[in-house]
This record gives sequence, structure tokens and C-alpha cells, in this order.
Amino acid sequence: MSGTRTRLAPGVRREQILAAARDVFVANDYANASMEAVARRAGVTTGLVNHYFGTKRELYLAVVEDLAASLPEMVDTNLPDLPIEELVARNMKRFLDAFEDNQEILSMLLGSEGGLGRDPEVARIMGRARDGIVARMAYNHAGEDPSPELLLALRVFQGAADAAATEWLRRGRASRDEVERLLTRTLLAMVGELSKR
Amino acid sequence: MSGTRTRLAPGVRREQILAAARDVFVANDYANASMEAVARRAGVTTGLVNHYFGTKRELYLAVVEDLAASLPEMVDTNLPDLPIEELVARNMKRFLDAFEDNQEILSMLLGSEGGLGRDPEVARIMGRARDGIVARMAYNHAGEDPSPELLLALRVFQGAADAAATEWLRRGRASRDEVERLLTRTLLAMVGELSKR
DNA sequence: CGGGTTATTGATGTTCCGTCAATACGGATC
DNA sequence: GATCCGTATTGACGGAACATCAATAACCCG
Repeated sequence: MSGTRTRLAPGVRREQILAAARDVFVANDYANASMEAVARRAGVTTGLVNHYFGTKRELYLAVVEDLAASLPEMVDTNLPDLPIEELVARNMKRFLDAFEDNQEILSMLLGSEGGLGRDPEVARIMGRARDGIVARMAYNHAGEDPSPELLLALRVFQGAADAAATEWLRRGRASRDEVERLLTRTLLAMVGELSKR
Repeated sequence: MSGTRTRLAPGVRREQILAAARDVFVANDYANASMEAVARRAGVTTGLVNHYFGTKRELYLAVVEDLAASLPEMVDTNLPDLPIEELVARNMKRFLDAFEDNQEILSMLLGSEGGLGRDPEVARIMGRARDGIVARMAYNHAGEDPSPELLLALRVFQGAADAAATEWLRRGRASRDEVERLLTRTLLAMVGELSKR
């Protein structure tokens, strides 16, 4: 296997490396994720990784962007018209399912909020991803243009959801039912107050 | 200044280095905070920094622990007995004042949640700090032993507060007043529902 | 089947962290 | 105030990891 090369189309090779990098960055944190580990897993040299992605930070950004893009559909909340309580209840289930199913990925993304260390580029990427989720939630809730207040409330609610998921999944201090009840009440209170205006 | 040494009591020197490290880690993120920068600012050699704190990660943990310990008093909410609405209103002001005054420190600590990259030790330290804040809030709210449900609600509320502060201070998408109103309503809803049981 | 394009390599330079024996500062002792 | 000893401090070194670059060889094309 040494001395023989396999030459691929740039797009294919790039995708290979990106996939390898995704695995490595999800498994280890930034500092402990070595370029050589990525290269080995992709079956190439470190030089090639740098050739395609430039620096380690840029590779990391590519991974975060890739995963973040898939985030809004993870918590897809495309539902038919229903009474608000029912709508929120179903959305909440999907939300928590997504947390439960993609713990590692989400913990990497959320952990990377300040992530690589409050990198502005990472912040920008994650901000857009969160906006994507908020937009989907808002769309279901109010068909037309959502108000800025609603968007803010939904974004803040996400912070609550993250904290709740942490207590539930990482620290084991709350059951899924408790978390679900608490978050449902909270969300209803937040958007409910809003429409009284 | 070169060739001449100044020999200090270990405690004093250790404190010097820790202070220097605090500055460096608050100003730069983990990857860009060099041991040499810490050493230079403390007026010593990198060898000595390692001598006192072992590795860079351990130095970082010492800084985080130091700052995290000061966190609960930052948002100290020791207030006289007041009607619940008034109590929450005042606590919220202090909370937001703390955010406004200590942006850099808080952004480092919150960014370090997964921070150095989901380091379990960092998570433990930050968990304790958050528990400290929750305990203070709960103490004001209910003099006797607070229920687990209240603690969970307060912890989750912190997540909402963090998100709100981010939208307000880092992204400039909301005014302080908006955030204050939203968070106040949210907190009241969360703990209000709780007592109906 | 040869020739050229370029994907890929491997060696090399650089930076930074961590270690360790050697050193010299400062209090103790007389 | 001179000397001695414990240890705080240094400076040099080894190693790990990222990044660069000229050299190489695999694949496509005529």
C-alpha cells in the first residue's frame, strides 16, 4: 500500500477528507484532533489535507459548516395546521428526539459555540444555523412574516432547550418527561405573552 | 534585567503567574494563548510556568476555576423579602448588569463550556459554578430547601439568559429592555407554574 | 503508446509545549 | 557580615504538530 498512489477527482477526494475530518472532530475536541489522524483515516497524507483545506482551522470551519447546515432539518418541524398547544407539543418531541439521536454531533456544535475559542467565523456559522431553526419554527407558528419579537423569543428559547438537554443527557439530572414538560410550558409562555399585544 | 533572578515565595509567584494567565486567556482563545505570552507577562520563563502549573491545559483549568468561583457573586442576588415580581425584577437587573460589566470574562467562561473542547474537567467546573448561581437564586426565592424542580427550572433559565445576552451584547439584535422584559416574563412563567402544585 | 496536466507525496522548516540538569538567589546560621 | 544550604529559577534541549514546497507519478487525451 506504500509507494502506490491513487489519484482521484478533486471533488471526490475532498469529500473523502471532509468525511474523515467530521469523524475525527466529532470524536475528539479541536486540540486533540490531529491532522495526521484525519489524513490516516482518509488514507492520504497530511500534505494533501492541507492542500485541499489550507489550515487546520479552515478544515474545522468546513466541518462545522457542513454539520451546521444539516442542523435545521434535524429538528425539522414541518407540520400541518394544528391548535397551538398540539403544535408546540409535537415540535417539542421532535426537538428532543433530535437531541437524543445526535448527541455527539450536537455536543460538538454547541460546544463549539465559542468552540475553537470564540472564533468569530464559528460564531457566524452557528448563528446562521440557529437562525435557520428559528425560521422554521416561526414559519409553522405564523405563516406570514414573523415579528422580530417572535424571532428573539424563539432564539432565546433555544438557549433554554440547550441547557435542558445538557441537564438531561449529559448530567442526568432530569428525565426526558420533566424536560419536555418544562420546555413546553416555557415556550407556550414565551410566545403566548407575545400575541397579547 | 537579564541574568539577574528574583526569587519569590512560591505562593506569591504562583499568584503572579495565575493573574498573567487570566489576562492572556481572557484576551486570546485557548489555541492562540501561548505559554510564552503568559511567562513574558508574568516576567518569568516558560519553564517556571510549567513548574507551577504542569501543563497548559492545567493552567487553563486553574484560570477557569478561579474565574468560575467569582461568578456566583458577580450575579449575587442577596435581597430582602419582597413580593415575587419585585424580587425577580431586581434580580434580572443584576443579572444583566453582570453580563454588561464582565462581557469578556463571561464570554470566555461560557465559550469554554465546551470550551477547550468539551473537556470533562471544564464541564465539571462550569457545572459547579452554575449550580452556585442557581443555589443563590433559589435561596432568595424559597428560604427552605428548594425543590429539584425549581433548581432545574432555574438552571434552564440560565440557558435562556445566556442566549438572550448573546443576542443583546454580541449580535446586537435586541435592546437591553427587550431582553429584560422577555427574560422576566419567562422566569416568572417558569417558576410561577411550578408553585401551582 | 507517448506526453502533459496535476493530484499526491515525502522531506523539510517552523512553532510551541514540556522536561531537566545546572544555576544562583535569599534566608538561616554562626 | 561572611558562609552555607535549600530550592526557586533558568536556559537549553527533545519532541509533537502544523504548514510548505519541490519532486514525483498517476490518469486522461490525442
